[in-house]
Amino acid sequence: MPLPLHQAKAEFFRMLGHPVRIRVLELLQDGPRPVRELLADIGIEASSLSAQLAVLRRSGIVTATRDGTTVVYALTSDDVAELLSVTRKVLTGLLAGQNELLAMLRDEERA
Amino acid sequence: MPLPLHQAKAEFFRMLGHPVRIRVLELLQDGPRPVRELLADIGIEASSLSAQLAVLRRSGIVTATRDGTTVVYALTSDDVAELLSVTRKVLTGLLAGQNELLAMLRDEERA
DNA sequence: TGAAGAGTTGAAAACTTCTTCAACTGTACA
DNA sequence: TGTACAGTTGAAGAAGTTTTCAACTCTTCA
Repeated sequence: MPLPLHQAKAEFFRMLGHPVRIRVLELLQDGPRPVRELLADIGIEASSLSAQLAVLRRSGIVTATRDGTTVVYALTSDDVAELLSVTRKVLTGLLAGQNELLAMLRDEERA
Repeated sequence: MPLPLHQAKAEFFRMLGHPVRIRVLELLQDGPRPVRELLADIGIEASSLSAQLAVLRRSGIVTATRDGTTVVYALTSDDVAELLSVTRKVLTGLLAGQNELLAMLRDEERA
């Protein structure tokens, strides 16, 4: 029941709440990657990606290490894969539920 | 690699990104609850709770059913418990990592 | 040393989210 | 019918987030 713990959980989810950050975490599941590659895969402004990477770094979910002029990012925990997998499962259920509603609306229309 | 899917995942996490909403989901894990009880447990303004419940409803992760003058909320999916459980695991790792840094700072101080 | 490339950061503007307060809807019960 | 209670909603202001652009740091290599 401690409020600060709910606060921490909420911050964690907010940290995940951006399409580019999700994309980065998914790419890092296959192993560490230099910024250059993330940039090529995602295709947004470098400074915008940098800002999102900074959010991930601050949370501790990824680490950045410099190797010459390139910076390599990596996940700090293997559990991230599991988190994304469970998320897919829950999301599948939610979207299925929404499509059911859509189908019901369609049926009303036909009546 | 579809962008709209990352968008959907990000929206899902943003939906979870509020302490009151996390609290509500945790309370609903033990079964459906009337607003009155949620209100008593959480202890915020009724209108503020209502706004957060509306966010959860809109996402489809909970349902609201009216029974007389009371409205009862329930989870739509059992998988939410698993999601929260994996989150606890990842968060445990992150916070442990931060405490390690804290410990290192303390050690530097002593040197 | 200095020029070039990789990545990061700061500031301003656009956008989103949260809280509060007042007004509203729906149900029960006298 | 009308009063009271439970819960929701809308609007306005405050606070936080994201994007863009320019400027900056760090490393390499001539």
